[in-house]
Amino acid sequence: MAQKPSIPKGTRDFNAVEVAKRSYIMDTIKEQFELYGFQPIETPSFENSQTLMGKYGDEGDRLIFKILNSGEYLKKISEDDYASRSEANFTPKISEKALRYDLTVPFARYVVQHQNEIEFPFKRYQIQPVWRADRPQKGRFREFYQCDADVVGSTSLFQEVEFIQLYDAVFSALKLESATIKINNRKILSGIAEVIGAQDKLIDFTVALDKLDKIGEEKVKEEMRSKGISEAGIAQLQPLFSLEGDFATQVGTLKSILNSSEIGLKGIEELEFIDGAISNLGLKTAQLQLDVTLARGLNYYTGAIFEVSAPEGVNMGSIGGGGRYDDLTSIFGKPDTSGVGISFGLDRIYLVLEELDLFPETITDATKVLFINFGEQEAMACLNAVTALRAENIKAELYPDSAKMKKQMTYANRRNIPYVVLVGEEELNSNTFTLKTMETGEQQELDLPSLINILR
RNA sequence: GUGGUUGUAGCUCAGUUGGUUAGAGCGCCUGAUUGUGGUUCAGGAGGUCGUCGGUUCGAGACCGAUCUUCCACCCCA
Repeated sequence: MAQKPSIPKGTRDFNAVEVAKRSYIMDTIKEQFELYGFQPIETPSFENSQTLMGKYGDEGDRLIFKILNSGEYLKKISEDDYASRSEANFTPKISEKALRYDLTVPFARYVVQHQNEIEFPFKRYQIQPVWRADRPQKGRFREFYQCDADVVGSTSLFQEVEFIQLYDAVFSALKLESATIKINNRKILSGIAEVIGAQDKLIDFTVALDKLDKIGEEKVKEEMRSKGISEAGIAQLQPLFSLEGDFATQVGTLKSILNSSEIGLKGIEELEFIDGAISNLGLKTAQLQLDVTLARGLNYYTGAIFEVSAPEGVNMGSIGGGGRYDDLTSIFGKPDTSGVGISFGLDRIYLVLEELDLFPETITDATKVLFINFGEQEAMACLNAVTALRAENIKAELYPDSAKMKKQMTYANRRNIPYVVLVGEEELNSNTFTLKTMETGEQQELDLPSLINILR
């Protein structure tokens, strides 16, 4: 065999069944998005590097796929630039475009660029692939789909409330019950950092805290020490490590820690509002859970932070995330525009539904009847019938070649086509159709109206 | 980017301390059956053992590099 062709690592081909299952998830999400009043937009696969670089932290920059310039780009590089061997310096000179890394930053760019055509508050959804130059592992790909819904131009906390309802609505529609929507607030994290005298180390602090349930209390403290957070500060965090109970109990503990922090108390107030509203409205199947250690997400979140974890027992990272960002559009020159949004990880939801066997059985809607081809004249008569069936919205096809009957029958069998129609010399003369039901093997001779009637 | 792991027929996998012509099941093709698939029977095709290099009289097996798979870390959906 010649050298086998292949696709880049972290990418996948999808067959017809996989496409059908993916469409099912996508259509479900889309339906709920629209039910909540979001309008679709799309943005290019690649953006100017400048738009993306520096928006996701150093780690993010590393994971952005850069596109090599066209033409004789090397001729424009100076000897000094070659000699410097510095990627930070060299890369921008040979690459001016990059594949999008998420949908939020391109959306911010879109909002700023089209601000005069947009009605605010602007509610948009976007379902498109994104690319990350990451090392693949379970549920982690280099090309994957995000399904985002965001609102910009409103600071109302009712948006947060509605997004929680939207998460609940989507997962309920997908029969993915008992999804846990974890919520936290960046202001609380800022408040805690302030209280322990580590305002300037907010990111290090939150990243360490985020690992609590994964690496445990001691290792978290260790990491905080190594990042230069004081022993006294860490001691003040002690109540956090044993935070338990329902929403109100946890909030009570937090209040006692944060009583000197204005911003922290503001965060608590926001949380209480959201929780109060959700309690009032109720959720169908999802659970809302306060998780103070939740710090995931990008540096641009300023208020609420959301993350949805897969149901217990399924080893999968988060299947959705989101939050409030007060300042995202200011990096593109439009200050004071608050936004909040959520994202669904299509590819991970797929894996979870697969693992829990939650896809509906009738997900593929394939051909219902295949006409066997006996020759030119017979095929012509078949095509007439096929056309009539299609006009009745019955999925029908004619085998294109007058191959051996065994071959044509095998073909129908393999494709799980439930009915086969035979039109040979005999049927041609009597203007009838022999309909065979594949499962039972039964056959009956019919005229066209009866055929349509049975197959409809 | 760091550490580990995987690769043998279309698929799932055997293959002994390195030793003739690399096997099985399933699938595929042909026929039994010229107007009947899914069952049965008979026969058949298909592999540069991921790739490149090395050690050896001899490599699917040992060593190195590289690609790929999966996993952990970093980070993240």
